[in-house]
Amino acid sequence: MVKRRKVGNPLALAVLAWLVLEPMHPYELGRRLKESEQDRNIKYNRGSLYMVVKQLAKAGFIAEQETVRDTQRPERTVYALTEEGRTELYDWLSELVAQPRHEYPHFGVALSLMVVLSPDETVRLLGTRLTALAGEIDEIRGRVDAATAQGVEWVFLVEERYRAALLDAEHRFVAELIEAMRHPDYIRKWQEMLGS
Amino acid sequence: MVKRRKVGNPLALAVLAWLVLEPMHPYELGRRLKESEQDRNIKYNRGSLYMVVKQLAKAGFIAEQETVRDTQRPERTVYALTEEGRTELYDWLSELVAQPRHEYPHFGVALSLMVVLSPDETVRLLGTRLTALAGEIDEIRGRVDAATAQGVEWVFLVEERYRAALLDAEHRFVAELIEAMRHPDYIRKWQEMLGS
DNA sequence: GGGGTCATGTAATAGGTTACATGATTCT
DNA sequence: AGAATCATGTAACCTATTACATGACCCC
Repeated sequence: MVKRRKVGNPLALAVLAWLVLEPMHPYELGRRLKESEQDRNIKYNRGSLYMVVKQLAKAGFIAEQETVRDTQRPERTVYALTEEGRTELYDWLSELVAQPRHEYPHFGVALSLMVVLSPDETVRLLGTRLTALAGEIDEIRGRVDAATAQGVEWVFLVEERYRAALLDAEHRFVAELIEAMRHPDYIRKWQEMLGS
Repeated sequence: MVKRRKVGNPLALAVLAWLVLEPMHPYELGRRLKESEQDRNIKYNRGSLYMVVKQLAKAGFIAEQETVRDTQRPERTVYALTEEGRTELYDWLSELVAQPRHEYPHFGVALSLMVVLSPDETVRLLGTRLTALAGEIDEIRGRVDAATAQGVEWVFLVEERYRAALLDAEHRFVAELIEAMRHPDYIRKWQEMLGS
């Protein structure tokens, strides 16, 4: 049910979204992405940005509007959103909001292969993860509080709160996991498996 | 602090992990990946597999052991884990367990751009996500229960439980978000923002 | 014995990241 | 005036995915 997009990179969605406001040149797009810290949710690097912009132009979602050279800096090509682009933006964003997608979190990989490590080693490693997780959660909370104090509306912080919610859940999960693996039953089972 | 690996694709880690058991040819690796349903946690397709195997061989983590043709099927090249490969496996897997990595979940992208949608539309979309999430959670629970009934050890189900934990947290988050956006304050603020 | 599908792999293409290049401004 | 850093983009290089190819086995 997930539509195959002509341009699939999330960075492209951000480009469309920013161009709703006004036409811009790629560098400016990049600047705003970083300034608004959206690069925390969307993988950003300049190379990909220019690539994505080219793809969007080819797909007809944005169009070259003019090429200016106001100061003596390199020429900058200003792009504007097309009607198709606007449609694509709403369609894509709606899908992303409405339909959960299968994710491949790094820790999932780790968990699925964890059996190759010994139980006590695993417990040790999970311990350091646990404290790291606590640290990240704190950091996000701090970031959100600071922004709120600055008067930033909560809509602009909602993804950070989402992140915190996920990390929180993971923290609880890891804590429980550690408990379970400390139990002698687990160790015994593990040894039996190796024996067979 | 996250080490830059010679081969970074998680699929490669799975290959190393399976080769700990015994030497195998790529097709067999693929078969086991699917059979053990690890392709739910690790993106798998045959093309990538052969690529990754080549990369691992070049990096010296696995070595071509023999080329057999037992039945009249195409030749199969059997690979074995090298000492360096074993080291890399433990090192990499340990890192993955101990250190949380920054993730870019699809929904995070959606949330960070959500402002471009109208509040009531957003609430509607979030509603359908909510039910979809509930469905997925059920499906996973079912899957875990069925496997447990079959006598599968819980270590082999731990990633599914992780997945469920995350989805659960997201479910709660979305439910709260819907509540918040239904509140007239939010709508007013949103309209003010557009006005400015 | 002809039609599916299993087993196995390669090649073509598209997608993304890193590295490089270059003039402008700003700082000391 | 030289060093650092900003602004801007292109090109080279990897990585990953899709499409193609081909013989064997299995079913009716």
